[in-house]
Amino acid sequence: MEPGQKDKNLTQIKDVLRQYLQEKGFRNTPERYTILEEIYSMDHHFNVDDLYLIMMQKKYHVSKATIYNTIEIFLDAGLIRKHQFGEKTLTSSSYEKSYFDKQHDHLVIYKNDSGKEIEEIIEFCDPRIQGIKEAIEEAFGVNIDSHSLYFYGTKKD
Amino acid sequence: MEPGQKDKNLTQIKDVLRQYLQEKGFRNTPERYTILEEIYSMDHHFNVDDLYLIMMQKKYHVSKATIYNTIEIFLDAGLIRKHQFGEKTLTSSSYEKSYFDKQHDHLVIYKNDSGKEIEEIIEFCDPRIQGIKEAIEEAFGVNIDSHSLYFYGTKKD
DNA sequence: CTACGTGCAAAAGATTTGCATTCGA
DNA sequence: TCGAATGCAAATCTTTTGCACGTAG
Repeated sequence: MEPGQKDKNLTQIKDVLRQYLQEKGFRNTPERYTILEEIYSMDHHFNVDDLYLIMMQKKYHVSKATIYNTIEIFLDAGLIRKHQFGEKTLTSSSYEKSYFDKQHDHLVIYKNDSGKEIEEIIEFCDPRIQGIKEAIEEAFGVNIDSHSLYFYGTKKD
Repeated sequence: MEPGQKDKNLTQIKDVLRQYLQEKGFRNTPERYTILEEIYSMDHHFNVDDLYLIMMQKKYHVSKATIYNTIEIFLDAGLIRKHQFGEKTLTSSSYEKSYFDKQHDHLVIYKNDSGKEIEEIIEFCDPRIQGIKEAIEEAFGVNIDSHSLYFYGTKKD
């Protein structure tokens, strides 16, 4: 990425939010922009508690209720995606920024075959999923807005 | 299905449980067989509360703690599968019997595009997912034990 | 007999809600 | 100004845990 690209992206993504809020008639609160900025400065998946703690550390005071609130808006705006990693154990929802990324799916690698401890999460993109999607739309007469695909496994050896 | 097939299946699935419990050194409690029987008599997805209520109605007294406990065993034994339908709203985990079924995936149809109310869940099976799975195993050096694929959309028109 | 499994109730963890206060338009 | 957003705490909901008791092996 070129120098200064991050700032440019940030400006752009804030404009996307601004436009969305305007369309919906929602308010431009500073919290919404601060949370957006924080999310787009992260390179990993996060959950609400992660985000809350990070913002506390940086002395941005935002309540969890507001974070949940804001996340719902961002989901609807398509600015983030939601995930439920952790197939067998109960885990909180994870999120990730989505605006500049192409849609991708996830390979969840467990530490062992108990399926309870996650070692790593790898992102991938396989175009064949599009073919399946179109077949399903055709077969059932639906419009598919999104999909989620997870593979669960362990390291070979 | 031929007459009497259901009873035959039930006998068979109980044997699978019996063998699993024996291998693991777990006990043959009546609760485990009763819950298994109940699950395998259902044709739909269910959550813990559904199952609890159904069993209460039938006067089989089983505590929720035991149901959660038992479900974990059944998951490990491969007798049931777990799902998290409801992409945007928080929902309890759903389960379904899995022993006689081939692995299948799900199309979640929403009532509208808010993504909060589920109208219907359709099962499907597309062999192309196997190709993707093998490509991922190859590419990342992993053994994939399972996958989950959901499409989310709305009825066309 | 002697753990293991169960039932019950309490606890834990994530998310939602109610309400008083703040603040953007 | 004034209704929408926020912060805080309490409530809710699902799942887990602790402990006393029952029972399979």
